[in-house]
Amino acid sequence: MRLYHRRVPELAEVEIVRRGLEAMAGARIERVEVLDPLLGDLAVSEIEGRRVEGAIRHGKLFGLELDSGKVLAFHLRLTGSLLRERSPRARLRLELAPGGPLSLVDPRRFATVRLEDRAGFGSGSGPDLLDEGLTADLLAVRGGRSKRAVKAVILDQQVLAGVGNYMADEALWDASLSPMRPATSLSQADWRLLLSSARSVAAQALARGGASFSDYRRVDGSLGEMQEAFNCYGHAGEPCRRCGSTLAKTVVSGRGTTYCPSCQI
DNA sequence: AGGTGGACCCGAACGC
DNA sequence: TGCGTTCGGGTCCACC
Repeated sequence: MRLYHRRVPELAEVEIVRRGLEAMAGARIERVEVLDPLLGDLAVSEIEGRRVEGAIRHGKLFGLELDSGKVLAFHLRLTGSLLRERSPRARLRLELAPGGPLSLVDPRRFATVRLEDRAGFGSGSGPDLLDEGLTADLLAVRGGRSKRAVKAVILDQQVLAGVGNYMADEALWDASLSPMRPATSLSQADWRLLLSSARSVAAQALARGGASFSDYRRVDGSLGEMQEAFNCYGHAGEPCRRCGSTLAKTVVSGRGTTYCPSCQI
């Protein structure tokens, strides 16, 4: 199996990686090679020899739980991917037994790796989108008091963890909500709809991404499964699949944003 | 508080 | 063809 993705990893892509890592529970980390100084100081001696107990995820952060009580936590940022192979381009390589090599490949070198306490894992961000304890009422309380654009609010990892640019655009499209709406203007019903839409996008991405995930695809290969399911992201200038109006592209809170000016209100 | 813009990177896409 | 330029994207940080 190849832990692989071609797009900026958001919640679903990270969850797929986590599932792949879960299979390594019970393996021992025999060796750690830090090949890129940009990764900073990693306490290699606290990792080598430890046994992997499981794999966890919170938002876009995921990690290997070690038997020492620590978590080897990864954030893939823009271009990071984990490959179950010994890649010559790796920034970091682990050798697991059993399991073999695991390489962090990351052309733009933004990904981060840290060793942290289990209790601290994910504590820097809000509830995960898929956390069962996250209700629409709670989301409304956490995000609904802000005058910021609702897209900026759902992208804010402190408010809600896991949503990235494509999920935000797709969820807002699905909920027929304008990305520019001040979060304060959303009703309870709007928040319920938005949370449900975001979860639906995540579920669909998991299903589609899971399908493309186990196969190797060329980087310049044709469309992946999830991309085919996008209703607005990447479709600026095309007709809206709901109302037929032309999808517009703009910038909201510094992020490229595609939406339907007619039916997202 | 929140927005804005720069920084971090480098592959890809684009322009000439 | 080949060179140069621009852009993007998650997050943080400095600055209004």
